[in-house]
Amino acid sequence: MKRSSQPTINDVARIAGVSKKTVSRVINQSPLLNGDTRKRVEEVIADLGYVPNPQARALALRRNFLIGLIHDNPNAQMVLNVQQGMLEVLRDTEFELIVHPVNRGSPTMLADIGQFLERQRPFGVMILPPISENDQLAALCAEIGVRYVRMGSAPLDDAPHMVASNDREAVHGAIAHLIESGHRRIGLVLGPHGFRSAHERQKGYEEAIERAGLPLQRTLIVQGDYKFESGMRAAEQLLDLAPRPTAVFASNDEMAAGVLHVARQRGLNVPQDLSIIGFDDTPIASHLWPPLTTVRWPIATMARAAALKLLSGEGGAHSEDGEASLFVSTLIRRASVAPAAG
Amino acid sequence: MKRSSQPTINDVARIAGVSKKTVSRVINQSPLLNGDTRKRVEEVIADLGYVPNPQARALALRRNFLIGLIHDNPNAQMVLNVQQGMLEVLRDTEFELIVHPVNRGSPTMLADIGQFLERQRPFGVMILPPISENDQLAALCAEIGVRYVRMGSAPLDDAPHMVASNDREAVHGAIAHLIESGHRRIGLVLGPHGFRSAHERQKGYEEAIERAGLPLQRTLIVQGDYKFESGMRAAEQLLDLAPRPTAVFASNDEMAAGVLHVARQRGLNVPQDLSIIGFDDTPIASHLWPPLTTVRWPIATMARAAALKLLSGEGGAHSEDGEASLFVSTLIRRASVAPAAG
DNA sequence: CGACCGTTTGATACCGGTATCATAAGCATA
DNA sequence: TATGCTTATGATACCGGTATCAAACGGTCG
Repeated sequence: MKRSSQPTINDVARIAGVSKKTVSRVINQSPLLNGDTRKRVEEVIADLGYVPNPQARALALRRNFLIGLIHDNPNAQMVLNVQQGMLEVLRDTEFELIVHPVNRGSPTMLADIGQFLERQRPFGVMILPPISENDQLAALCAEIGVRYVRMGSAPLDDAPHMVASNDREAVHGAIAHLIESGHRRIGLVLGPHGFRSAHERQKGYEEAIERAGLPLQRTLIVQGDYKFESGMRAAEQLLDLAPRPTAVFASNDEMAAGVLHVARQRGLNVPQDLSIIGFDDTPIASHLWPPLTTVRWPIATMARAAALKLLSGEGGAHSEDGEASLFVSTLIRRASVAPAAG
Repeated sequence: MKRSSQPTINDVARIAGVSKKTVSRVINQSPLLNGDTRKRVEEVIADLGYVPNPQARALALRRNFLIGLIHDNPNAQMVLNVQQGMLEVLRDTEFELIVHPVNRGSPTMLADIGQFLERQRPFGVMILPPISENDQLAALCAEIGVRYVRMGSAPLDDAPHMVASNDREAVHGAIAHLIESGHRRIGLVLGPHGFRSAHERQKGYEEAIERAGLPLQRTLIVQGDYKFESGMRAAEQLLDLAPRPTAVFASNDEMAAGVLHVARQRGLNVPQDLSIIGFDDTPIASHLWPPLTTVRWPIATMARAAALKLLSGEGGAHSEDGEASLFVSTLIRRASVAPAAG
């Protein structure tokens, strides 16, 4: 049975014998309404199965109820966790989430996003790393007048709009854990150049090494790009060194999986011959053999916080005040770390 | 510099010295327009940076330009691939994608979705497995009058609205591959009860076994639920059998990873002692050691097809005609299969 | 020259809500 | 009874687009 067309506020008004405005008052829970009238209108609404038209509402109110999610993120799990976290917050509101992935590296990327923002004029947008590090994008949001929140690995220079984790400290802790276990030659697989998260993780490594009084050896630090294959290439380079590192920290789980992969190929036992730590705590980390010690950052929690920040009006397009929300990542100890041999 | 408010069609009309309707004609590329007028209006539009308000448009046209994506899917990679595929199609249109994950098992799930559909009245929705198998949901879409497309493992009984893969044949092929490699005792880890995909994959297994003239042994078939841990439990059961199966087909990669995990724990070599095949070709499949032989189904392609089907008006809410779009899954041979020993 | 025709444009109503402001009703007070 | 105040409701305009239909215009033809 198809209802040929939805009832409108006019139908409700006519049937209930009141004006549109009164119905509007009922919908919006205006306090200055006679109880009887309200009840009568509510009955008619329930009767007809009336649902207000969000487009009309948006037009009249000169604002809409869309929250955008902009990302160029290759990590599916992370994107989905973010969506989940945001939707938990949006669920009981009238807001809807509209996703807008973009092509990293496309020369028209900013223009594309600009078009999206101009067209939809979303109430606010959430921007995921790595594109959240792009200051031009933030400027664009401000210019167009769309409130925004950036998720990242550090507060950048835009604290009012940041929801950030403390990658640096977390990595510091992870490396310290390796050092406590007796490791002295610890390889580092970097994230891609130009990524703040990669930078933060590197700093965490360097701080931990220095604080322990160990030498910072360039040969132990290898470039990667957050992808599995780059983890493999990095591992080949690291495991060719003599003496070999006894542990490797990879800047994300995927690369850590690549390192593990190569270690396997070479007949090394993990963790006896080589300890490995990753970052992100994606599902792959717990599914690998051995299960991967890694750093978990509270993505869903951060996403919820970001959504709340957007809705609460903090992080308005131009606000200069407000603090970054900071979240703590924690080391998840599994079976890929053992005391250093010898 | 924030533009305090966006120019409207009235501003354009006033400045260009024409009526609203003429501007509207320019926007909608109406053919019956004088070239000069068009040019003049276009200049003003460019000048002001005018962008039509989608809400007002939606209201006037009594339709909107939203495509919903409904899913209760735990597989992040798959959801993201679908989003990507759909957005490729939507990119050059005026449609926007709005995602609506739901909680599988929540008793209010259908009501939630109904509310979503009533409120937003999206132009169309795409429904992912496993919830795409829910006929009540399809009926709900039809009742509300929202066109829909269901993605699934078989055409179900709703061909006009289906975009389906051929899981049964694909699994048949995978098992045949094992049999050709000399395997005779092949374990099967089922997907969760009540899932069409699980059913189809089981049928594919059974057909292949029977066609090869092998006996169908109940003990070789173990229940799973598509999660890693259930793969582990299933593997424990299977590897306790005497004689042990020499190969296992798991109904998805995650469970295959669980099987591999347990095989490792027991000191079995994969693939020498045990061959394993998964299903889905998620990234984990290629990252495991050894890389997993698995079945790849063309998710992004299917998603594109589904989006086109929605936009093209096929699969209207009540259409009885139209064919299911069928897509071929293929076996990706990696290193987790070896000839049966002995 | 006037009737007729096709092309181009505009006046106005309308989509389904909300905001403004006026008005009606109820009641206390003078 | 008249006055003023509060509370409940409605008439109307408006948000920014599109649709309908009429009108203006220029040219052709009898």
